[in-house]
Amino acid sequence: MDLSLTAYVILGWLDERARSGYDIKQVADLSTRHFSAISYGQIYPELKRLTEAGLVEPEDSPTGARQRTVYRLTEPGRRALSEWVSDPTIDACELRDQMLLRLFFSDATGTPEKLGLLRAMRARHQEVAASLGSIEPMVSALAQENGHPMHHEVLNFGIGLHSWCADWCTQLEARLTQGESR
Amino acid sequence: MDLSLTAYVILGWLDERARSGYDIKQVADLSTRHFSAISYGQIYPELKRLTEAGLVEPEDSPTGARQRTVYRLTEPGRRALSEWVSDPTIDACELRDQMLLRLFFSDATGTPEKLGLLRAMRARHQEVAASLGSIEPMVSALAQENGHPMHHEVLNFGIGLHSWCADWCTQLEARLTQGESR
DNA sequence: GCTCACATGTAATCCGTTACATGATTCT
DNA sequence: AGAATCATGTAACGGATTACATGTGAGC
Repeated sequence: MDLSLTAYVILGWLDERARSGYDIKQVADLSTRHFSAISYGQIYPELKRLTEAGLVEPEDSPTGARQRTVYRLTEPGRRALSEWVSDPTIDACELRDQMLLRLFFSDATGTPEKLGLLRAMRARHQEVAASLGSIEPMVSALAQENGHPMHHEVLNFGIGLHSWCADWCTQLEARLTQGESR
Repeated sequence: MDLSLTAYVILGWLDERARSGYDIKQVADLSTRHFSAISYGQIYPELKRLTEAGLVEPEDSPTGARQRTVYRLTEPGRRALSEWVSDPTIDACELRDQMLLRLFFSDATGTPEKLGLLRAMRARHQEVAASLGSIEPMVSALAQENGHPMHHEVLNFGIGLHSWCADWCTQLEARLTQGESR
């Protein structure tokens, strides 16, 4: 039984608590968007497959007459998740960033365009850091309560990473501005 | 005429000099692998499309009897590239990293597994930083020669980013080790 | 009554990798 | 002679996004 990456991500979210497909999308968009996006087009079919494989269990949980199905991990599901986490495979990582790519090739234009790009990049990284910072207190509290401290640690990783990126942009902006006036 | 991201990346590499499909793959694997991977299955069909669109021009450049076609930017190609670079659109970025994802969900296991993951992550980031560092002198020299200083700047971004990631891993390792012995 | 958030799903499409196929040249 | 590298391509597959389709409930 080999599962897709998406399958493990779903199992991971269900480890914390029973969730509907909608819930998974909400919480992922809020807290892991910056390193792992997920869409309904993957979630619902994958939940079906995981149910068939016996790794998750559906349970009806309607809100009034509004249909809602939450899923919880089964024992095999929990085992599959912890095996995936413990897997010592070293995978490459990739920072997918079209703006960084544009900056890389920006010698095809002039300094004003480079500066424009850099300022936009810096603003974006600052915004991501700020938006992650705004959920930090909540995640910190939740992480302690339900025994998932790593959610908090990795959130801080994201904040630190994007702050570092913003600083790098600031420094390069300064050097480009100096070079321009020289 | 709207081009794929891959198309622009190819135009970008051809801005520096005329290159074959093989050359593009080589240079991309060496210097932008950590933020933009590319495969032959994309390169060759895309070079064909770009030729049909008149953005690049093929030229036979055999090595003895071994066939080789290099491509160079046409004026419309250069224009398309600089328009893409100057595009003020702000795109989201995503750090695709399966190990970070595993770490995020690693509360499904114990501290030894977390530490194992962290050490592997740190080693990986250190290796990427070192491997980028080893080409830095060459890229620095090339960047000055052929007027592509941004290649060098973005390389330094990569080195700094992966060094920062390695440091973050070291710090979390220390805290987890402390917590373990407490 | 209208709009927004809740909630579930499918189909078309795109993007990208992997595997395969072929052949020449250079180095050991 | 054999292995590694240079060089070009295609086909199949899988993963992921987008657009679409449908309906409920809560608040204004």
